[in-house]
Amino acid sequence: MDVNLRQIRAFLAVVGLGGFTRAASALNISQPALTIRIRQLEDQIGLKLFDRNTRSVQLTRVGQELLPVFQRLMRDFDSAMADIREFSEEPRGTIRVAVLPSFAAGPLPALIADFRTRNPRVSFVLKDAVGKRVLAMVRNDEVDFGIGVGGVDEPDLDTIEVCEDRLVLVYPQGHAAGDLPQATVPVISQFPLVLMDKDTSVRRLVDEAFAAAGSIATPACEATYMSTAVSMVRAGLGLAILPASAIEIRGFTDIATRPIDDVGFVRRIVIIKRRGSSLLPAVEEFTKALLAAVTGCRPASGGCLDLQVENGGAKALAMGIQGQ
Amino acid sequence: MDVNLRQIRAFLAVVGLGGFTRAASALNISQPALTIRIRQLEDQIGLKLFDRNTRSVQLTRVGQELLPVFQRLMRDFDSAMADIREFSEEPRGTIRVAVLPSFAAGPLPALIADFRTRNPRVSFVLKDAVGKRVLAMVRNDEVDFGIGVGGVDEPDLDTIEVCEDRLVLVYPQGHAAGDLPQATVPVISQFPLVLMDKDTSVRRLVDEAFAAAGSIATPACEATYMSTAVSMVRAGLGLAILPASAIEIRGFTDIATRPIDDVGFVRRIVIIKRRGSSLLPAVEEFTKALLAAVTGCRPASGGCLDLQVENGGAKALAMGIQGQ
DNA sequence: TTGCATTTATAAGAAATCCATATTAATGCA
DNA sequence: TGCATTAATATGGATTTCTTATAAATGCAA
Repeated sequence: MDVNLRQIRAFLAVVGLGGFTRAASALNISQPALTIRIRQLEDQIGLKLFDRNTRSVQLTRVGQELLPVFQRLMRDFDSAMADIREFSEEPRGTIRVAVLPSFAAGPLPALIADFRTRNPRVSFVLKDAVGKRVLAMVRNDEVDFGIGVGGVDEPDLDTIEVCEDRLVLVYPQGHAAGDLPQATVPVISQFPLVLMDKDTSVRRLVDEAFAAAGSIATPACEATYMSTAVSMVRAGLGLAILPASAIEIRGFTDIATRPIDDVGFVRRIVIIKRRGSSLLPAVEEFTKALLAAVTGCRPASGGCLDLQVENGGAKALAMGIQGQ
Repeated sequence: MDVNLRQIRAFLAVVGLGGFTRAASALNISQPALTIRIRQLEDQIGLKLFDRNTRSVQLTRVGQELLPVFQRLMRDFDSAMADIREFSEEPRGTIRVAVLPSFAAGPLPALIADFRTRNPRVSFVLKDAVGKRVLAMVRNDEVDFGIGVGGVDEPDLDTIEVCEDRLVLVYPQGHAAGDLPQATVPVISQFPLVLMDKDTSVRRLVDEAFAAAGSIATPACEATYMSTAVSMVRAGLGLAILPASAIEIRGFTDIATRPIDDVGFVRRIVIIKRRGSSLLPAVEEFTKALLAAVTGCRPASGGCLDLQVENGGAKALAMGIQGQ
């Protein structure tokens, strides 16, 4: 038994309009085509649905009994299709993102809040993770995409540049580091340093930048969390090197930051996606919105995340900070 | 958006079997055909459902979200189709019948009981009605068919002979009528008669038979219900002329019956259906069963309803009587 | 009763769709 | 690097579906 939706639609049209000719024109087919469709349906189910002659078309008892069945079937089908259509037209679903803690605590909340006012049926699951964990979660399909540090070159992952995030020197207000004419690796190395844990992308970057400058980063203290590192700086244990975007260094009057005058003290923030993996439309929308929001502070325009220029992206960033 | 059931089935097959080739062979189509079907579906809904290359086929996030929707849709559809199939295979529904009171009180209950043991999902609505009311109810589609008296010749109604029902003379046990060599109209006319109401088919028949014999039926008493007529006979008010099948004349030891030896004192019981009107399969089944049950006492074999011969029909009749 | 108008059914050729075979391209694995 | 497997593509053919034209039936009106 191979009943078509078109056959069912034809049946309902004939019932609704009370005749083959009218129903056929409503369905935009010729009357003979409709006659055949109805006959096919009747043949398939082995039951006569209409008693018809040239003057009248009437449901049989069987037709009467089956009418509500077919009606419900078509209603269900059409509403399911409407749901599916909304899927592509109005983003919805759950977006799962793996994010570096600094980004998760920084600009992301404001971006999400903004996105959700425009797409209320989208929900988010944020997993903050350091360095390689972001990659792993993307690869294992635990998340739809990741926001991590650039420089990955895995064959199964695609990256999209988002922005740059400078590493800055964090020092106590009034510290000698603030008065130096230049903050370079050799100069910095002379102070005790509070560095991040070896597992973090920040530390990897610091190590690489020191190595590039012919030096080795030697920590006086190590911290896993940036807030801990900041506390150490405030306690006078040393100078920290942290992302300029890090929310943890804001809001304190007793510490200051300054850029580091060596190449390499910058990390590229990228969106990381599995190659050849289709995402929810909502995810596409969101990454688009994310990129648009940071337009003003993307590498091409020389900006980076800690810039507070006047544009949507920077505003979103500011909101994120306030929101925290 | 014109999504097919075949497309949905194809989608579910690919999901279930994890590959196009396997799914195609399960669907009894070629792999390229399946590829096209899936692409059609994706094009129709504007969403990619699988991430596929030559080595792996995996649901996209969208596919994962839509899978249960499609599953439910197919399940609903298939179960509806199974219901419809049962409609033709196992009779079900409500059969509405208009029946002469004598038939309704006589053989019908047993027939229905027997039919319902074999077709438990069929229910009955019995409307007992006299003479022309049966015709009217059939014509107005108040009932699926009627059981009435033959001789109707309406262009919009079909009749099927069921059996004959003799009219018999009902007289008190020991009454002189029992000793008559012949019970003919002239003889009967000499006794006071208890006749049925003018509206009944029995009375019409009696009037016609008397007229055919050159006489006029003159009632000493008239009754609307047969049980009343019987009571009148038992009270000695006269002789009644009633259908041999009438349940009201059975079970009494103080009355007796005998056939009337004139032509015309027989009514043909027929099934009456609207011409060109399709019935529930259950109705077709039931009328078939009805005709089969009365085979032994149909006009062709010279029998009639009051015969108690040894066959299914007669047994059903007997059951009907006991059942009352 | 006879034509008329309306409506469904049928016929046949045309259009569209769908499908199967053969082939290509891609990709993991040995 | 070659092999085996699998999905995508191309193409011609088969099937289905449709439209147009026509026939048949039926209620209605003259």
